[in-house]
Amino acid sequence: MSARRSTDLPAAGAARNGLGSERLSLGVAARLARYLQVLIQARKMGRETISSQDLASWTHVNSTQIRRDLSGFGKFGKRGVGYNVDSLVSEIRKILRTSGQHNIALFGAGHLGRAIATSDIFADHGFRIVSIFDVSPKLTGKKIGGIEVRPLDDLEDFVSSEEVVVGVLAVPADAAQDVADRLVEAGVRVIFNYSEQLLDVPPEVTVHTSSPAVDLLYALYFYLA
Amino acid sequence: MSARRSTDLPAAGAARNGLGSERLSLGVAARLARYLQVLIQARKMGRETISSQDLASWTHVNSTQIRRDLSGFGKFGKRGVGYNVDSLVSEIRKILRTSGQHNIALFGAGHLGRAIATSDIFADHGFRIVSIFDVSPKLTGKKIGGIEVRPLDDLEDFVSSEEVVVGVLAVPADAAQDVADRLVEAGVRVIFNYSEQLLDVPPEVTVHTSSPAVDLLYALYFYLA
DNA sequence: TAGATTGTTAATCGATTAACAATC
DNA sequence: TAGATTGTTAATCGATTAACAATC
Repeated sequence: MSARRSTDLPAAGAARNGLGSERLSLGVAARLARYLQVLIQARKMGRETISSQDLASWTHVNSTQIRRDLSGFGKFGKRGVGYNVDSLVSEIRKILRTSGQHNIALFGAGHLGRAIATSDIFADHGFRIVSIFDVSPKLTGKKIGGIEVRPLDDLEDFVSSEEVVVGVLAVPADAAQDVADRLVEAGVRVIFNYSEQLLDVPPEVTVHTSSPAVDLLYALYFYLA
Repeated sequence: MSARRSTDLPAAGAARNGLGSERLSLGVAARLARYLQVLIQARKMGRETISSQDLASWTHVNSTQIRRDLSGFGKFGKRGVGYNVDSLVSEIRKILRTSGQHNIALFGAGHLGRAIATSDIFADHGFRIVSIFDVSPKLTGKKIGGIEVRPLDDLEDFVSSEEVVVGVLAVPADAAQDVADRLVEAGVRVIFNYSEQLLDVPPEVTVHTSSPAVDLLYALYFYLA
């Protein structure tokens, strides 16, 4: 799945994972995002440094692997002390290229949409919800969590004028494919799907389907087994 | 992380993954849960059979790996045809030991709690939400999605009398640790955390922290890179 | 039959981990 | 200094995949 270069890097000496050199593997990218989540919470709790052992206990990733993942990009830690929380946050953001702001459009102003709009979980990670779209004319012009609700018809104009890179679907399953089609048509390439609907999209579009029940099945297996 | 037996199975002949023989690896369990999600949706859409290639395109898991994952437990497919959707659903449920009903207690009746209570995403996978707990006395006795709201004080009695195996936290971050402590004390061993709070629990308790923004960071990397 | 798709092998590649010297 | 923790090596283990015979 990961496209590898045909010319291998020298076996020794050169950084294996220097920024810009190669695309991160799926596993590394997922783990870095996970570390970031913990670091941001740790910072909120007033922690200034954190050891790979601490990170391991929160993320359930082996501490050696954490050090290995990080050391591929630089020497971020201090021996005998650990990692500075603030600087590690910004280093990982650089690696994941999510230092900047990214604009999100949210679809659906039901309970789930409202929960997302009023949470700061996206804001904490540099995502800005720039608009909520809903089919109900009653909601048009209202604000939810400080964000204006617009009619679905404004989708195309809004996406291009506001540089929306991600569409988040919190609509009923039977409306999801239609919104997805319009987002793809409008040029959005990353869709976050909170509905159960399996979305049919062209290969260049990334769909992430959120599946709490699936995660739960999986967690429960290790409890029952 | 996975505990391996010291006595290895014979190299050839015997089923490598027979039911009850060994615990599934983390990866296999996660993928099986993923296949199940797609199969259940496919069934809703009226599909009767599905090929490993179809499953691959929905799950982004290599089709060879899907066949390999499944064939470790039996010969579920028909060459030239594919897998029967219905029977594959029940086979995977058997493997994941989630054929039965499992009782869930939901905490928090805000927007997120209501979204969860009124969705059928948990019900589709054999989870039954038996109660919603909320601090607000105004909500006590009301019903949301057909489920009764109870005061937090009823937690301990309810969890033991109703055999609750999973606690789902849709409460504000500053209330999450307290609810988690009480759940652990009451004997619940699987906690699903929708708050941002990092939960401190004993090692025998499994916490799954849902992190939409983290998943998004990760999806976005592959778009930006 | 001809086409499709499974089940399985064999080879490769990457992830994981224990261990420890370096050093804060 | 003594204790702690990083960065890195070297070895192992498991995941992944291409390929294809079996067979529906």
